[in-house]
Amino acid sequence: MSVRQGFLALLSEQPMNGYQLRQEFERRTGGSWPLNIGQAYTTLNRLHRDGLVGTVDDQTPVEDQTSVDAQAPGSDQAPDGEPRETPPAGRPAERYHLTDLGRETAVSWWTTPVHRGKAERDELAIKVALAVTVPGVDVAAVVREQRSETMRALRALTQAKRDVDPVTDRARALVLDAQVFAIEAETRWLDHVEATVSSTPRTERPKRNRR
Amino acid sequence: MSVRQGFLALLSEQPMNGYQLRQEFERRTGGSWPLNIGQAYTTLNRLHRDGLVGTVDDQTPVEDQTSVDAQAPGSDQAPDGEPRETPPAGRPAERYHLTDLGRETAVSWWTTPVHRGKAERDELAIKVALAVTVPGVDVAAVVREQRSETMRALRALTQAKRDVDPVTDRARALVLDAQVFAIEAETRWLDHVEATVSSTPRTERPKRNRR
DNA sequence: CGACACATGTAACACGTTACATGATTTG
DNA sequence: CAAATCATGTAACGTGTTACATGTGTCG
Repeated sequence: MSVRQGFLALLSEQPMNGYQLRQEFERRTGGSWPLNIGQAYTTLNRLHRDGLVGTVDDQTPVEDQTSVDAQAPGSDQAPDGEPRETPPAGRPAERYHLTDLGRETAVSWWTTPVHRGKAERDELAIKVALAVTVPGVDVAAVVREQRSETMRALRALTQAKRDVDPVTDRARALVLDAQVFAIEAETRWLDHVEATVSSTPRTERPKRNRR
Repeated sequence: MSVRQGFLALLSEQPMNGYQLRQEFERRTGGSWPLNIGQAYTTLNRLHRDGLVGTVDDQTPVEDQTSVDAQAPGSDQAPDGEPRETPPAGRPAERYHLTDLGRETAVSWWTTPVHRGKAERDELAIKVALAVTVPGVDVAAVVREQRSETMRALRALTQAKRDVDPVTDRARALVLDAQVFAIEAETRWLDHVEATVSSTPRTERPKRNRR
């Protein structure tokens, strides 16, 4: 979902082509989200299909917004009425711009908070939670291994932060900070797990699966 | 990926059917990862396809099985020790068990740490990072909205923690703790962002005009 | 010339989500 | 009887990942 929204945000600044979108996306997120070039175009196609972006040779000019929904969101491979044939003389860059609907969507992204509290599918948490309930798993070892990995990540982050000028590249700096904060929290949680586990040896699971 | 690994972990404890797997998965992760019943079976099919799990009527074992199917043919599930309190309802349950390969995979999950540092695709971080670079976005407002959502989530969590006995349901308690730690980190980061943004008004992006 | 940046795309796949369809058995 | 629980699955779709195929323009 974030790539989609991110593209809309970038395009709200100025029209771009797929290549640039991918570049900007990676640059501003500090390389923390490497984006395969293929996906840039896939995402653009889907945005186009859904009527959120347009190119210069979209003959359905987006003047009237109510007519745009003629394009019902369908299967992935939208056969799209006109597969724009290659423009003459080489391959000039496509230029995608937001439609009215796209601009609306972008704005509403800014005003709607990211939903926390649901679907916090943190693989580490799941893993440890299962580890403490499945007999025969050395929870302490799992935590130990994870801790060294976490510290390794923290070192890499502080290293990366050194190469960023927080004034000219504030976005990248903030993303790195977010990761640092998250890793610190993870460390604290690992401490907490360790303390919990060492104090009370193991949860006695109710034997037999109840019906 | 986590559902897959989680199922392997659960099956390393004892053979189960899809229904039970889903139940146990949700129970032990504290309901923080609601799992649609359909996916339990989809995942099981994929595990089966990849040779990580098997059912009783798998005659075509994966390669050389080195005896593991030490399957007492007559007595299906050791009914002797089992106090079958309630006779099974509905269709006779399939019973999935780990193959050797599956057991291997499960074990290697415990010993391999969750990879941090790459692909920290945190939607919130991306969003804020883009917000500070795209002109016309009220970053402070975005942060403000997010903060109230975050606090709402924290309240919900503390409420949920009240209903959990950390002794009998340690896994659930740990998952909730992880979420609390993560949310606290998020709050701290939001503070940090607010401070950064208010001190230096806005990054002046290089008005790069690529062709 | 050959490497590299620019530029566009397709195909196949993995995982997760939602909705739907089916059926047996226990219990109110 | 009806509803809840137990139990199994399929279909369609969205997003993201990886790999591949193609072509131009520039610069050392």
